[in-house]
Amino acid sequence: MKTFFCELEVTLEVIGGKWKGLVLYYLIKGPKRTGELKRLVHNISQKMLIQTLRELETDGLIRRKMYNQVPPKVEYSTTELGQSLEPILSSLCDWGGNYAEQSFAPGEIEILYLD
Amino acid sequence: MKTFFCELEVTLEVIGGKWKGLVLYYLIKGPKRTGELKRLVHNISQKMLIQTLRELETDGLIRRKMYNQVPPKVEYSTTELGQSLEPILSSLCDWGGNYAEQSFAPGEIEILYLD
DNA sequence: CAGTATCCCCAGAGATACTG
DNA sequence: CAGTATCTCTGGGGATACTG
Repeated sequence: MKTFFCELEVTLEVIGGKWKGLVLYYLIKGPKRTGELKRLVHNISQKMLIQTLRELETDGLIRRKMYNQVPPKVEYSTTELGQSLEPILSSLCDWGGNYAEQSFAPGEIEILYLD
Repeated sequence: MKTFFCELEVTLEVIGGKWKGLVLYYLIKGPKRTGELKRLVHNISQKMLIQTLRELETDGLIRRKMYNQVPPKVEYSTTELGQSLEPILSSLCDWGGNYAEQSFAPGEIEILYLD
């Protein structure tokens, strides 16, 4: 039996870590192919991308749709459960935007949007 | 100059990682002494607790108040900036609670509340 | 009690090459 | 294009001992 010491720990178990939040962030905006995600989630390696996707899929947050064709095509999308994180991730973004304005002088920080 | 590729990355830079969210979670409920935090944030080591507190302080999310007495007494509390994460952490908890109900059979998981 | 200083380890993550 | 398989390695993090 798995033991947690508050609900936040449960959440962090599912979307914590270095990449899960970011992958979800882009998938929540709409279905993406593997290559697109690789481009969007900057600096993620092939290995970590696939690994992250597998874990999110196992935990029921995303869905993997495979097209039987050559060359292969795979599309990832959020489940309802995954999509239910949209308001939270949205808030986290807003907070980060504010923080960037408040706590950095112009020129100390830049944000490059990829999508 | 630090470069980010979306606002979420900024947020994760500040409250990402293994412990920051949990430490904030408890501090948002009210000021705490070092020892209390050590007890509440289950399994955190002395080293990681102090390190986490220092980083949160540096980033302006918490405040450290030291009482000049023997034995030493130190109290940590949130700044306004830190407190502004309250609704988000709250949402993350709710989400985790729901997830625990939906995705685990009774007996597969337990949540022990420490405060 | 709060905090520092070390030593040490291993899982998470990077890099590269390969396959269907 | 999507994914697997290895190999490697770093630094996040754990354990312990010590100080004011």
